[in-house]
Amino acid sequence: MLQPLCDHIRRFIPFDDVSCARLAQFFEVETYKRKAFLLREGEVCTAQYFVLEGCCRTFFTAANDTEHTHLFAIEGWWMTDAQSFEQRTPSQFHIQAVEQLRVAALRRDLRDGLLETLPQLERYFRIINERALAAANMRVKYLFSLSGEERYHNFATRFPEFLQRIPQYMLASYLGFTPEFLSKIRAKRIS
Amino acid sequence: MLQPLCDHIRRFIPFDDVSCARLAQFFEVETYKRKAFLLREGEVCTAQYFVLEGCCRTFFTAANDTEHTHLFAIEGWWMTDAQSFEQRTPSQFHIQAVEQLRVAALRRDLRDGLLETLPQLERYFRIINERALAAANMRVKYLFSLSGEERYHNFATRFPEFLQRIPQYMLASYLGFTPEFLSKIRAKRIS
DNA sequence: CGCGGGTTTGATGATGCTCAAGCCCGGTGG
DNA sequence: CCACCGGGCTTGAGCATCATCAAACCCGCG
Repeated sequence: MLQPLCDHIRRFIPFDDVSCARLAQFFEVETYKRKAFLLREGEVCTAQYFVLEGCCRTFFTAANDTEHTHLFAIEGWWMTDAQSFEQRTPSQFHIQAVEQLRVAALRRDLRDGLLETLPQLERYFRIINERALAAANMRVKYLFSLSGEERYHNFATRFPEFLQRIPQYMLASYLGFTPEFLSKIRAKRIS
Repeated sequence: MLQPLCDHIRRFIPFDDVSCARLAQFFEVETYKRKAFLLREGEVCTAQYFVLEGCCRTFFTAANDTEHTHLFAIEGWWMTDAQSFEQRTPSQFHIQAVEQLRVAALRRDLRDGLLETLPQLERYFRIINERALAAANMRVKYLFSLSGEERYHNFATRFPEFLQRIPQYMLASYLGFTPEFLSKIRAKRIS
């Protein structure tokens, strides 16, 4: 059940089968339906999730009730609100299933125990965080240096598989413009 | 010399004086003049820096030779290009001293040795990365949900001390608009 | 004193938003 | 099995925000 997670860990640190078996005690597999919420803005984020199957996103709602998607996660990605999870403060974001979703959930109150049991995971999570940080940096870089239209084409070529899986209004809210504008970009290309 | 760094570490993990002394072997204190570069775009980032005194920034240049400041670091903050540092790939960013700068530099080729010598630092760096990630998340959130003018006032109230230390063209390039526009925002307030 | 980097000011214009209407299509209930 | 409903996508007109360009200004420094 947690094989994909152990495989993922092995991409970054040595991790034997015994450790892998111990790992299982700390995780619960959960499933969510399309559009279900794993977390709502204002709640404390009590778990971090490793996506086994499906797709989810974090987003928040600003003025005018406009949604802003913060990031997406598919199979093999971690998803959480790091700040809320670590510091047990109210979250700034919603976490929502985009598709039918299966995740391995690590509860906050089990996390420290896990790191004591398997201290080599400190390094794993450090590396995961570094990569998430690098991704966030690239996101800011693209937001600054590319126009809306360029961001769309950049995304479309780097993640073609996402174009199928994500509704356009979510993609627009991720790229930082309105669904109407996305629609107009697409119209240009086709004609 | 490295006292501020040890103090910083103690804010997150237990860290005795012996460890603190050992730490010193792995760091070099370096100084840079205003506008000097710690790293240039395209080079591999061979160190991560803990700021002891002064201020520095990361930035990149996009089309039209316009600069985009990615983030600032002052006393007590870490600065590096995480992606380049970890994976030894060419950096996407410049790192530059904004003011006269003194840093404690940890070289990439000493880093793994440091973590073996003082493995409790794995946790420290994990936490540091988590906080950097949370900051990056908030940055994206503000970019999305606030207008240019709102971002300026938000920044000015949260970091008033920065307004003194940073030239306005750098602040504009951090907030995501032009120096001319920043000037116009300020003109509004004063009149 | 003059130079030059940084800031200000104004005119013009592009990018992308708002609002409103219509369309497409899958799902649900009669 | 069809009608209807509603969510999501499209299209267009008008408009706000902010960029671009150009000129003038300010002021610290050589």
